[in-house]
Amino acid sequence: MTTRDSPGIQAVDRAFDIVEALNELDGAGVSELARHVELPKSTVHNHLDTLERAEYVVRENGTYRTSLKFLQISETARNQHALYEVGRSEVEHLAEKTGEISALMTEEHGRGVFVYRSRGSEAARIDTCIGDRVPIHCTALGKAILAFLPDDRRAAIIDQHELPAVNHNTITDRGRLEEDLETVRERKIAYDDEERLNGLRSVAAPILDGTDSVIGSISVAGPTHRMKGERFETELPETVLGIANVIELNIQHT
Amino acid sequence: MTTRDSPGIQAVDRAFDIVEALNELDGAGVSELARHVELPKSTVHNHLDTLERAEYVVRENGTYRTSLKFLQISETARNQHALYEVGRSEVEHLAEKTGEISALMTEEHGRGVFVYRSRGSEAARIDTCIGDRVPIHCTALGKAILAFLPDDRRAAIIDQHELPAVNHNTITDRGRLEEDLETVRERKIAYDDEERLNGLRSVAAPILDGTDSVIGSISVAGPTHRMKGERFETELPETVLGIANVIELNIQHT
DNA sequence: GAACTCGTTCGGGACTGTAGAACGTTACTC
DNA sequence: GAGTAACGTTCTACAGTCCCGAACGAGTTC
Repeated sequence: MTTRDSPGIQAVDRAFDIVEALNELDGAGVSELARHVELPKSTVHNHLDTLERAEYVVRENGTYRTSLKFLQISETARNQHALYEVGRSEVEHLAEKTGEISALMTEEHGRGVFVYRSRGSEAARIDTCIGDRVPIHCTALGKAILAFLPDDRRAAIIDQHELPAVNHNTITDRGRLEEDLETVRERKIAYDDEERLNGLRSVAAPILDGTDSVIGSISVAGPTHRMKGERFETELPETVLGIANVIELNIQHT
Repeated sequence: MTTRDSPGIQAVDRAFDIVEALNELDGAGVSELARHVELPKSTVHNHLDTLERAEYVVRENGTYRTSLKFLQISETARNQHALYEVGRSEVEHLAEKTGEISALMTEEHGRGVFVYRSRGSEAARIDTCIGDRVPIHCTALGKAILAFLPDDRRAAIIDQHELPAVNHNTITDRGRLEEDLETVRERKIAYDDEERLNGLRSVAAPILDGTDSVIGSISVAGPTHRMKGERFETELPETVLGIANVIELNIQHT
């Protein structure tokens, strides 16, 4: 559910509200939807009709659900990202090599978006999904990006989203976050010590393009009991950094 | 680009036209977009503003592009499909086992949609992408679905889309197609003999749910010179059929 | 510095999306 | 099997809003 403060085109906002509701409800009928988005049945019906004609929604024996046309849109959108194009295979490589979960993140509207993910043989089962949008300050991936954004941009993002506590270890103090980001800039490595999920630690590195601006980040994540000591402090960071460099090089040659 | 014949909600149709154009153009500015969708700049601007606020569009130094929020939508939409949930790993399995390309298809609005795809070690490079929507009569995957749809449904689809020639081998005659589908029903196997792409042959099997209605299909595809003789006639069909059965069983136990 | 672009803002008028009531069906309940 | 409730859908009229053209400020290019 998107929170919209100032008004845009009403009909468009409503259409997307309906799409999102449809997704949340795992498909629904007109009346159920109407209750959920708090609009008259007829209005919802009208929207569903247009969405169905445009093939963004499918009607199956009386209930509506979002169609896979969104898959088409998102695939072409994602393929346009250099980060995904060259990073994808490296994420798989990293997951295989470490046996853990590896992921790719980029920033949109001040939040971290999981662009891709791959699971190694030992990978923890609980994790977020591709496409998920999370507060950017509570993951290694997010902090790797945040640290290398222009100062004004970073400030704007923190101003807008603030630093909500996602977990007991989440950094909620602006000063402490800046300190942390300073060391991220020095080492080109960011850590997440159970700042988003209990029992999950991760290591991430930023990915910079030819002009030294961040386009995303890459990480390895695993259960705390495996992510410690030498492995957590030096081994994994070196591996991640190496792969980040490979991606950076490949991006400049395309 | 979607062709819309009868009018729905104008603003919604236009919003999606803009999203699609944005995707086609790989990101664009207001003026360029306005020219492309043939609308006044101010109208396009108004839409982009709304879409940006709703986070479906991202503005980056003066140009707009579709955001990865579509990825979030499409991932949850896809995860709702039983076909994808249980079929995904089997497609990977099939691709690995045969060394070729394996794919999953479902039907929406009378067209075939590629839901997932995996490439084996020998896999042909040229292929369609996940999310692509193709005429349903010109692929093995599509014919496997078509053959097992209820008669009225199949007739409606063919009436609506007709049988355009996609390639020199495409079946364009209704009678011939029905004959073909009859043998598909008998064997539970559909073939594509370069009916969509030159040099590409494939074998597909339908996937039925507990009530014997088709929810999709699975295939193996490869270059004609490898897809022939015993392998094409019996070996691959048996493998595909076996895996289709595994998927069907798993679907009924969830 | 003129003459192009570009993105953006603004306001009034035409149109259209909205909402509520009403219809026909289906699915329950008693 | 009548009665009731919920469903999806259709219709109409009015209020509201989306749309467009014109105008503005900011960059570029010649």
